[in-house]
Amino acid sequence: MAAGTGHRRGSDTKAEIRSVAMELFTEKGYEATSLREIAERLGVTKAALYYHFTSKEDIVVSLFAEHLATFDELIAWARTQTPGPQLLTQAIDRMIDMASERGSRMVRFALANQRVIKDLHPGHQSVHERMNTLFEALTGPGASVEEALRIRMALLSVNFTYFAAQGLDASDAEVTAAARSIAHLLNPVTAEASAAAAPVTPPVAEAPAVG
Amino acid sequence: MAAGTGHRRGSDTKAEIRSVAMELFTEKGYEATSLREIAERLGVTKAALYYHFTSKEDIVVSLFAEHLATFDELIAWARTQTPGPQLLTQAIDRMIDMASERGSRMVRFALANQRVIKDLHPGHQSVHERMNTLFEALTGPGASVEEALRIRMALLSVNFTYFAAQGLDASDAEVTAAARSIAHLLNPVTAEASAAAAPVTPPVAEAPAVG
Amino acid sequence: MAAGTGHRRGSDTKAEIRSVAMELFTEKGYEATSLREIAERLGVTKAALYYHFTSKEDIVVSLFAEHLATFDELIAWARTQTPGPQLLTQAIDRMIDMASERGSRMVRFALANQRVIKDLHPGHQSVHERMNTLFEALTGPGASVEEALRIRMALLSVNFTYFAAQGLDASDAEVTAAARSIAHLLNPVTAEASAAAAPVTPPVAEAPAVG
Amino acid sequence: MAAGTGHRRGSDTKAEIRSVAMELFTEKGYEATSLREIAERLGVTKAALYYHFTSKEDIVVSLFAEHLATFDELIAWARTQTPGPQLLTQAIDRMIDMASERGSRMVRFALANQRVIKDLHPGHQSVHERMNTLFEALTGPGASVEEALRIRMALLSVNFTYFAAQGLDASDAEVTAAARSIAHLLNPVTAEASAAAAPVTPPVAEAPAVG
DNA sequence: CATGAATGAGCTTTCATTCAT
DNA sequence: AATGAATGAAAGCTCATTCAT
Repeated sequence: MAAGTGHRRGSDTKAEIRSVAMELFTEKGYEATSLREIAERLGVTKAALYYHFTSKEDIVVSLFAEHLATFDELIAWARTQTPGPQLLTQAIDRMIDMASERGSRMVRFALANQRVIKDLHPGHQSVHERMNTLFEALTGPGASVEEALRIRMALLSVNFTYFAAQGLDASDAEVTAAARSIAHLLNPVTAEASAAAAPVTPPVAEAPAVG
Repeated sequence: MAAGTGHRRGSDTKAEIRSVAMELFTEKGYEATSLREIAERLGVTKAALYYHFTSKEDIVVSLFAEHLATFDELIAWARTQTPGPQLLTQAIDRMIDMASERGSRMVRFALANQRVIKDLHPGHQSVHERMNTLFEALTGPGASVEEALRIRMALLSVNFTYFAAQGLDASDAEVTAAARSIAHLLNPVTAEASAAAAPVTPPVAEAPAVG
Repeated sequence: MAAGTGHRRGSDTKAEIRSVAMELFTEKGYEATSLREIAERLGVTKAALYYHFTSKEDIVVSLFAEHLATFDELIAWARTQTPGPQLLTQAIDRMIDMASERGSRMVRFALANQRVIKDLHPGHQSVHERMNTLFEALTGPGASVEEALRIRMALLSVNFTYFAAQGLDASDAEVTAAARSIAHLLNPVTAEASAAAAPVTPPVAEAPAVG
Repeated sequence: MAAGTGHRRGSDTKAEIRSVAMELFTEKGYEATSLREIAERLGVTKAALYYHFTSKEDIVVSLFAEHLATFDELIAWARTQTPGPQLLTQAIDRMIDMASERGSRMVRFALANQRVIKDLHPGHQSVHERMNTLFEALTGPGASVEEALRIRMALLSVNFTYFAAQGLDASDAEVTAAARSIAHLLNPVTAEASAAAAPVTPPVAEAPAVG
């Protein structure tokens, strides 16, 4: 029969929730993070979270949505292009750009929460289905298993490189740069050309002809 | 009342628990798998699990232990070797061999449970610490960030390639083979040599002499 | 900015709340109906409900009040009458009339929410106390348990008949008519007289003389 | 990391849970009774309830099941009989017998929890469907609405009479007896015969001829 | 070698209610 | 006349863990 005090904080609680959730989900994982923890860190009650989000899952969906939008654009763009060697190279670069623009936050988040993300179906399509759509748009029909895997690895290289960089003293920029050069090493198209020349530095410059 | 074990399950309940846990931890993750589930699948009570393991964590430790042993051997071996280009190449091959021998089970398990594994400290050293030990043994002191990352990516390529292969119709052998060729592509040492030659097919055969 | 109410809903939000609450309380019961639901159906916030009512209970009190008023009139009237056979017969008819005038809405509502209603004490007297007051006014002091129960059943027959009619394809008018005839069958006074005559069809018409 | 004491109470906790739940569900209703309350009354934790029942609903199902079994027998029996005037009379008596055997507990319970009971579908059929099955077995195809309702009311008379008896100082036996006589008054078959005779006293004895 | 019975802590979620604006 | 933002309490439920038998 008694109840709370209502309204208090002036600014943007919803944004703060997202921010704290992002941090905790990345640090400890979605499943291991409780709503109590998020609320406590914010000096708010659990019920307040439910004013802004309909469920715990809703928070994670909301966090992932912005990333997904950019990703969906990439897919849409890829579909409009005519398949060919250049497309793949461009797609890889776009993928890395996506990550470097938003900084490493989202990559780390996605890495730490694959499982939940795998279960989400925002916009009637799972992330895996989208991924496969992209792969298919880039991979010709007659690709070998190895070729297909190299393309996949190239596209996912940012994620993996960030994972591998754990414990290494390197800036986000350095990691992203390494991811880019790795991606192009894996790219079956550029690999042959650039291989003989500059294996370590990113093949940003013109590809020198091979003897 | 007659002679015999007096219990219905033949012998190796402990092994069965490990087997079921392996399956479920890989499928749904450690945190999302409850002891109830494991027990139910085995037709045993939860309490029975506590006869064989002291805690839930104990199960995961036990599962990871065998993998860790092989890995520790790899580290020990690497430390005895004199650093140099060949060491790295051999280490990569050993790493892939480890995975292909045990089959993909352990790789998938480790992939699905990085977080718990990260928190384990079996033998007074975390997996990450061991990983870094290995990296340091293989990477010379003056290595650039990019070089370091390529080495790490090369060593972890089996894991990542299995991840990337999700949704692709490929056998374990095919994935492992692709991982091997990817690893060697990333290897700063072999990359220069093999690049001009056989970028796609695995360099299993003898290394062609370099001009 | 122009003249007018300045708000979108014409006027009688309070009435709309009552109407929606009536519907939901009847359909799902008081306890199982949340204020959120009521508010949502109305396109209003929960807080708005508190502008018009002081509590959830206040809503149910308000809904039941109109029914109670009519009922209190019946009690008051009964008390002014001299006890006797005719009084009971008239009281039963008034009881049924009450229901048929307001339609079945209130009967169904009361049926679905006995428990809350039992806990209400509007006007310093619970519904049960009022009921007993009425029963006492109608039942002579020397009545047997069975006689008392038949009178009670007769007075409550509308409610019970509506309950029993669930799943039967019958109009409100038909149910009310059946309730009336059942009530009079149970009435110890009229029973003897009408019994020999028209047991099934309602004794709406004049009672044909017996023998 | 700390945990409970395990095993303590020697006897039949499950039965005690059922007993306490029966009491509370009847007194305050299913929805208004919390598992915490049940547990507290028993000096047990909520989790203990979940050892014995899979859910709150499971408790109510379990409580209602015994009643339902008897009821299903009645339906099964009714279906084997050839329809006719006697069948109805016998069915009514069986219905009342059911209640008087088990005492009033179940009747009061059912009365207080219609809503939950309505939502249960034990054995792939709701209580309402069963009720209708019985009604159809007893009511001829050409029955009028009023006739149908009188039969229904007759069969449900125990329930309703117990409800009506609230606040009246009467023993279970007296209430049951009254319910029986009321049921037979409503029975279209016996009504005609007994009407002329003994409307108030139960028609168990022979009907004395009227002057 | 294993079960039966239980615990305590915690989880996600919902509810009625409040109050400054 | 009504909303936006929040609260405190409680609900149903699950989990890892314990221990006498």
